[in-house]
Amino acid sequence: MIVQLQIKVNPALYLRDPETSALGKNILKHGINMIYDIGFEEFTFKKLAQSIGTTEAGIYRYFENKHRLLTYLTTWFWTWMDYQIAFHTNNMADTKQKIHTVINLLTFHDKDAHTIEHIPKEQLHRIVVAEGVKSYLTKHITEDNKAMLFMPYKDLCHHIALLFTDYAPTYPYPHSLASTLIETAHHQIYFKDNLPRLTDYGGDKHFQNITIFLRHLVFSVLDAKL
Amino acid sequence: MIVQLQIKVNPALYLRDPETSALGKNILKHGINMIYDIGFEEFTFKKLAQSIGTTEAGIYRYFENKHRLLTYLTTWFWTWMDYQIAFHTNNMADTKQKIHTVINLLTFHDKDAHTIEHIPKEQLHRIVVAEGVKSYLTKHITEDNKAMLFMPYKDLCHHIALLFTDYAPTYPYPHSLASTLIETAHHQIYFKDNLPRLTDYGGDKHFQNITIFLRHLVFSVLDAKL
DNA sequence: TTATTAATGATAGTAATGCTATTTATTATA
DNA sequence: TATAATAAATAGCATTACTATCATTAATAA
Repeated sequence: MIVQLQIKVNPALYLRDPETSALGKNILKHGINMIYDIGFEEFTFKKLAQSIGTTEAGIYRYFENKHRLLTYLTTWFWTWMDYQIAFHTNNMADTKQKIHTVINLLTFHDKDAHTIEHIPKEQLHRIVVAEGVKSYLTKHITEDNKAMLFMPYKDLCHHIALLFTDYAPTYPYPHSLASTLIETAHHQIYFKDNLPRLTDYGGDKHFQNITIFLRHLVFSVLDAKL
Repeated sequence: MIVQLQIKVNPALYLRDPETSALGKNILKHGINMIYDIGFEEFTFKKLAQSIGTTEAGIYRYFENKHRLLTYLTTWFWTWMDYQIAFHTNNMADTKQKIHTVINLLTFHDKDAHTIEHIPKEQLHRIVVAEGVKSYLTKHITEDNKAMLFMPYKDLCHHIALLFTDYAPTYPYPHSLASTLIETAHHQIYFKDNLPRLTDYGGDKHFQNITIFLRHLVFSVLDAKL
C-alpha cells in the first residue's frame, strides 16, 4: 500500500504552487538543503537558482521573496507535525500517553520512516529549530497573521492544549504551556548543540535528556495544584 | 547621591567603544529607537546615519555590521539584567522570594526608575524580546561563542540556575530550566501582543498573567518530585 | 494538424544594501 | 609652527533583491 501524503499550504504563501511542477519541487528540496547548509541569512535566490540550474527570476515566479519561502517551509512543517500527532495518538486511550507521544514527536525522538521525495524532513526540522522563529519575528507579523499564515502553528498549539485540558481540566494556561513546550523543544535542541552551557545535557548525543526535561516540565505543571 | 551605572561590554563586539564618544552614544540611542521602530530587518546603517546626522562610514568605525550592533545591545541587556537581579535579590533571606524577583525583573513587571541617558531601556527590552534570538541564531554561532560574545547570557542563566539549585538541590536541569524561563518570558510577551491565540492571557493589558504563568511553571517543576 | 496558452529560460536593468578605500579636515602634540 | 594622529566626508564597488521583456519549449484544445 502506497499512501502519498500531500500537505496543502495556504496559497497566500506562494505565487505559484511549488507542488505542481518539477521546478517547484526542486525549489523546495534544494531550498531546504541550502538553508540548512548555509543558514537563512546567507541564503539567496540567486544561489538557489544556480544550484537548481534555473534563473533567479524563475524562483521569483514561485515565491515573492526568501522570507515567504521560509514561512512556507515552517508552515509546511507545522501542518505535517500536527498530522503526525493526530496519526500517532489516534486510538490511544490514555491522555498521558498521548502527551508523551507529542513530546517524542516534537523532539524528533522517533524517526519517521515515511519519506517524501522533495522534502528532506530531518533538514527541515533543523531549519525549523534554527530559523523557524524568524518567520514570525518580523515587523509585518500583524499583516501576516491577518492573512492566516500562522494558522497551522495555532492549530498545532490548540491540539496540544486540548490534550493538556483533558489531562488537567482546571489548568488555566493550556495554550501558553503548549506554545512553551514547542518553543522550548526547539531552543533546547539548539542550545544543546550550540550553547551547551545554557543546558544540563552534558555529552548526550541524542535528544534523550531533552525529552526527559520536557516530560518532567509538562507533567510537573499539569500535576501541580494551582 | 548620583551613581552612574556603566556597563562594560566585550570589546570583541565593537571596533571603537561607543561609550567613549558622543557619536558612539548617539549610535546606541538612535540605534535602539530605530530598531524598535522599524525592526532589525529594515534597519540599516545608512538610515541610522541619516537619523543621527553622520555618514554610513562613521557608524562602521564603531561596529563591524548591524548584526554586531544587535549582539552588542542584547549583551548589554543581559549584563544589565544580571546586575539588576544581583542588586534586587541582595540581602533577601528567602530563595523563593529571590526567584519571584527574578521573574518580575525578566517580565519588566517592576519599572526601574534609574534611567541611563543614551539607553532607552523599555525599547531595548522590546528589542530583546522581538529580535534578541537573532543574535545567536546564525551560522557563525560557533565562532561568536568562542569569542565569548554570549558570556553575559550564560552568566545570567547560571545565576538563575544557582537559585534553582538552592531551592531544589536535587533538580537535575537547573540551567535548562533557567534558559527556558528566560526564553519563555520573551516569547510569551511577544505572543501575547502578536499571536495571542498561542496564549491564554485574553485582554490582559500588562504582564500580570505572564508572571503568574511563569511563577506556576517554575515552582511546579522545582516542587515536583523526580 | 494547427492554434493557443502556459511555463520556463535567457537577458537586462534598477535601486538599495553592505562594505571599503581614499582623500580632506581637524585636533593634539613635539 | 610643523607634524603626526584622529576623525569626517566623499566616492566607489560588489552583492542583493527585485522587475521587466522576450524568446523558446511543452501541453492542450479547436
